[in-house]
Amino acid sequence: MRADRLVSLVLLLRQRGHLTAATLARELEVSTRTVLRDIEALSAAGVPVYAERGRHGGFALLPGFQTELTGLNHDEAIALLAAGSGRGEQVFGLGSALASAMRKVAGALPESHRATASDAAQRFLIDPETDLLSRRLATEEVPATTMSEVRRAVLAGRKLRIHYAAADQTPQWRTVDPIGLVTVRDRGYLLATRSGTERTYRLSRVLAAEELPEPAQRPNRVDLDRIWRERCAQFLSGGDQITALVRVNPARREDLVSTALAVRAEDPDADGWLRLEVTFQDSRHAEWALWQLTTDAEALAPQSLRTSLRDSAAAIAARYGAPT
DNA sequence: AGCAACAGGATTAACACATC
DNA sequence: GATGTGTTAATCCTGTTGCT
Repeated sequence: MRADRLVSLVLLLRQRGHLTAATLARELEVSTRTVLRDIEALSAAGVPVYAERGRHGGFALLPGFQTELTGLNHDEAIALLAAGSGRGEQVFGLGSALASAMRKVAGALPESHRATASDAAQRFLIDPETDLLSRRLATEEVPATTMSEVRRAVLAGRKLRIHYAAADQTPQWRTVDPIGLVTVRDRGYLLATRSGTERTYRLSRVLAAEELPEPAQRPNRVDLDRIWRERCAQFLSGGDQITALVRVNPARREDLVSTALAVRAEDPDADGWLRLEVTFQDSRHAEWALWQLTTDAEALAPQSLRTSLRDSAAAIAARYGAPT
């Protein structure tokens, strides 16, 4: 534990140049006295750390002192920074370990690349809380060459030409201004603008991609998590989509979820069934999905959906009820 | 310009507590 | 008991500010 902290202390000083004992204590989550002891230990170990007393004082490393984190290339550093830039700090109680690791990764990069890598990392969002599609899908493969082209354009801030196959449409070439990349479980999305309009593209539907030399029109700083949440909310409330409150037999839950567009809430119901808030493409889609589940599901709301299902059932009963 | 008061920060010491 | 850490207090150093 202490050895880790000593390394973190050196890297903090290396990155930030000059820090007071109080600041170091806050960063390392120890008392200032412990920081002073650590400084003393580093000094005894030969690390050229020195103190400047008085106002504007603090601790610093002698210029030219270097630490090495070998075997880490630029792409690896970006990948690690991206992994640590999202909600990673909340995962498994490893917040301080992750923060320490991120300092080491950032510290390992050459001074000239550090800002670029940190800026690049904010263009990636890994496993946000919100998902566009809650249903489970098979892993979506994206050809390495396509992915590489998309990633390069996102990182370099250049326009991107993609051959995109939207659902039920003939694939078309489009030129977009990439903002960032988001992965959700097995799926990847490209957040971009096209002619100033916000767009979200499924990476698995990008058949080919080509980075263009022109710079993309995009803000210098982005909050990818916020943008993603906004687009999810927009998606879930848009078009002719309808959200139904459904009771379902747990044995058929996957069948329901696999046909739905999204599932927003899920709670156990009184008799062992599940109560789900499910979004469908439109009312016909909802009716079809619930029809497949026969008596293993019941739409509680909206009333129009219940009425449609009842009318369909009555029509079927009338058709087959009468003797031939 | 010179001086004193003040503020901010480092330094040192003593002691207590927790863990191994 | 050794080690690591936290708390408290006194002291020293240095830069800033205001006054003469």
